[in-house]
Amino acid sequence: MRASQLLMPTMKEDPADADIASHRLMLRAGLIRQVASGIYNWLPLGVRVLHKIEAIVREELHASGAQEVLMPVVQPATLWRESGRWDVMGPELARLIDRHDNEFCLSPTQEEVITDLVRREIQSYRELPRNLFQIQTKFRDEIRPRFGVMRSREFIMKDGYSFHIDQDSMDETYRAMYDCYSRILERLGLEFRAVEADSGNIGGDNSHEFQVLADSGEDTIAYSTVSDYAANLEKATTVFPSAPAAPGDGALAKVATPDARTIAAVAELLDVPATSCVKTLFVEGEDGGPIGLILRGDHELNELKAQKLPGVAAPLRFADPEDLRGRIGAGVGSLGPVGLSLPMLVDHSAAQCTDFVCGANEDGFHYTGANWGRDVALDVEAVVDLRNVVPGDPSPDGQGELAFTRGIEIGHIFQLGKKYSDTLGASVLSQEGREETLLMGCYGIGITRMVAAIIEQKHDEQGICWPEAVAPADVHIVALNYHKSDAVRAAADQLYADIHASGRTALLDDRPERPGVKFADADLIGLPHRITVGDRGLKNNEVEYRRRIDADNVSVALGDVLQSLDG
RNA sequence: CGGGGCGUAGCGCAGUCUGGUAGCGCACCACACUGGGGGUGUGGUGGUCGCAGGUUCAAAUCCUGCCGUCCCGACCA
Repeated sequence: MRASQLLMPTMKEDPADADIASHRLMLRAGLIRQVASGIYNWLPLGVRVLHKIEAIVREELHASGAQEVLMPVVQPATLWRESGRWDVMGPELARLIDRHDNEFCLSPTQEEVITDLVRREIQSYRELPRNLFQIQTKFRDEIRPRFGVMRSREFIMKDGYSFHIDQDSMDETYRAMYDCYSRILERLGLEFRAVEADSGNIGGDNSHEFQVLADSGEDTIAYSTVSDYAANLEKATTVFPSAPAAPGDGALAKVATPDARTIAAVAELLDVPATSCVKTLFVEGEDGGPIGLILRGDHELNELKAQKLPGVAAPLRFADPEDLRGRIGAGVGSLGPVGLSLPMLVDHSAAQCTDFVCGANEDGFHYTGANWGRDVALDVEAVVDLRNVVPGDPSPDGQGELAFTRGIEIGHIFQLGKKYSDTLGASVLSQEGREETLLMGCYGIGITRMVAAIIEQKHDEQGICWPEAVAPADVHIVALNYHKSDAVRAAADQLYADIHASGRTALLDDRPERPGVKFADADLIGLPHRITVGDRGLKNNEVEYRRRIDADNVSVALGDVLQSLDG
């Protein structure tokens, strides 16, 4: 690539709309340009990165026994109606109508189409398992696209689907995909964790996310400092005490707490730690009435855990404060379990509290010295896991403590069970001649998001620092005064040819720009190797070499510089 | 969808409160100088001020409506 010929519109200034490093650098380095909210053009340098990532993904998937297919972006509503998702998906599913008034959607994912394909083409257990994937454009009309291509509406995803006659086969492929994803991320040179995850609304049980570690990540990951336990915060658990604590010997007393409606305010007023307080939240129950969720004062409700509990409405909705006042006679901020006649669920940690502080169900009053059993009846079955874990909680496998880090979800693998094969009727004849519904797995990698995730992890003040595996080219030849100096032009052109002959790719900056501009762009674009060719060095038959991640140039004889690339 | 910004040249912004010739820096074009970390000078190109209505002698500026876009919360690769 010659910079003079390349559509490579670098920017000196930060675009006003880009907040996170990857978005900013992708715009500045000329990788992408925005077309509409969450919709982007990919320019030549960006496309080269995409292709490199795709090549690695393909290679590893093929090596793991998956086969590539290509399915349509535009899909008929009939299939989506059959699975039931036409009505479930809501406005995130972009819909359109053809000239014959038939309804279609832009595919956000492909379970329907792949299951349809398999139910038509696979009739026998002998043809199983099958593991099929594609790399293709998806469209999800996100409520709020953000962070450039990190959360865009149109994006490229590698999505794979596997089909099995039994759970053993499912487990085997799931494991193979787990290992495959790990290898892909290792080859990309990324720091990552595979974490236990909630399977969201796609359904199914067993599920792992592959999280690229980055402070700007949208997800919080809890991991054991000792073992390899790691889970998304929304899923992470800890070790639970086996039984509620024995009551303390404090006396139950009602105290005035005017204007103290938050745990922090109550704790300060009464001069007790938040860990000695209990907070009571009310959400809508399955029967329409409110249900109390009781947590230790310093803990956060985990909404995902809560909405999966029996008796709690999903999705989680907080109860109407006015309705609560009507039922209890007090407002939010003064509510508590003592004397409460509504159903409640108590978090394990809250159940361990003794002589605790809680709302008195009377505006402006709290109880102190409250105890489970003595002051509030506590059914063992009502003690559940309701909260987000916190750093320092014991790891649920009993090894070490939990610590937190942030991550970007770059891949997700699920076991879907029979959710789609059932509704769409994908089955085969088993060895015994019985009709068996297929088990299904699904596996995704966000290809376009991967580009952003890599940059989040690999950049500095000056620009991107591409890992070799995905860099848009290997070597940046900064040819100083190329347009004027015959010596520079000859040496740079020769170097360019030699690099390509050796199997690497180079970007030759042959533009009639000043040195400062070229150096700044080289840092910004971030190719792993840089060779500076200038008259000054050429006098001694030398050029300068610098790795992008190193601080300083070293002078190298022109004839030896190619060997530096291997070092 | 709720809350908060922003929309003036390719990019970054001023001008809007207080209506009166549409500006600055960078980029771009030409020429000259310069030539190892975004250089200097001279001269230029480029804008229906997001769109539509309204008020006014006069609207980037005031009013109404709409659109776009970004950020914060619920969804997800």
